[in-house]
Amino acid sequence: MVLNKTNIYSEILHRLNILYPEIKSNLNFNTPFEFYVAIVLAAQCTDEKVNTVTKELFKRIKSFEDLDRISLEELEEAIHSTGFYHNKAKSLKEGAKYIIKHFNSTLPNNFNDLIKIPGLGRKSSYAILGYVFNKSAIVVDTHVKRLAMRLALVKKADPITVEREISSNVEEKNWFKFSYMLNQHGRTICTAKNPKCQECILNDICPKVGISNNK
DNA sequence: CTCCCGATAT
DNA sequence: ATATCAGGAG
Repeated sequence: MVLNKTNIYSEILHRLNILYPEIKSNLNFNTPFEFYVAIVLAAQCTDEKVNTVTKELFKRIKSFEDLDRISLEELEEAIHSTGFYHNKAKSLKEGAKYIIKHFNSTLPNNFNDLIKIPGLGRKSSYAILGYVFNKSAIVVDTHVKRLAMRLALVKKADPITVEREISSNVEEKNWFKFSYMLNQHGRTICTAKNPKCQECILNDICPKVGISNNK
């Protein structure tokens, strides 16, 4: 099937909506604080692994003040299995300090403030906006980036390019849903390695069917 | 562009 | 044993 630019976005939106009708984070959390911790740990780590770590961690730390108080060593040990634990522990403690000092111990609900917090980049900031505050956000992680490339929505594998392309071709009310669905599809069907093109609902409109194994 | 790091699949 | 996965900072 050959589609013009507007139609490929609308086809993706409609077809993936059948598979992923509900937006539900793969990270377990009950409060904005918990999501903040989880999203920092989720950098370069699977959500499943993060969940096993936070299950125990959230019994011990329940606020930015708790995070500020816990010793670096204790925190590093608790999050060790998520990888990059020196960086993440440092980010969490510096981030907590920053939020206490500049945002009255409350996670901000706008991008410009979130991105200033140490340890939060674009992906994490937008994830907080979408999952915690139900605001419009385009969360470009490695899955979304990969699918945008395979579906030829972008020529450059750069997150900001992907954000721009989605924002100018999808209605704002669907931004978060669109990036969410690409993410879910990337985890399950359009995987980095050995994508399941045969069972893919988009295989007739995907330029990379059958020839993709990475990139 | 390099560094940071463990877990899992092969 | 080794390749692959998964973001942010400097």
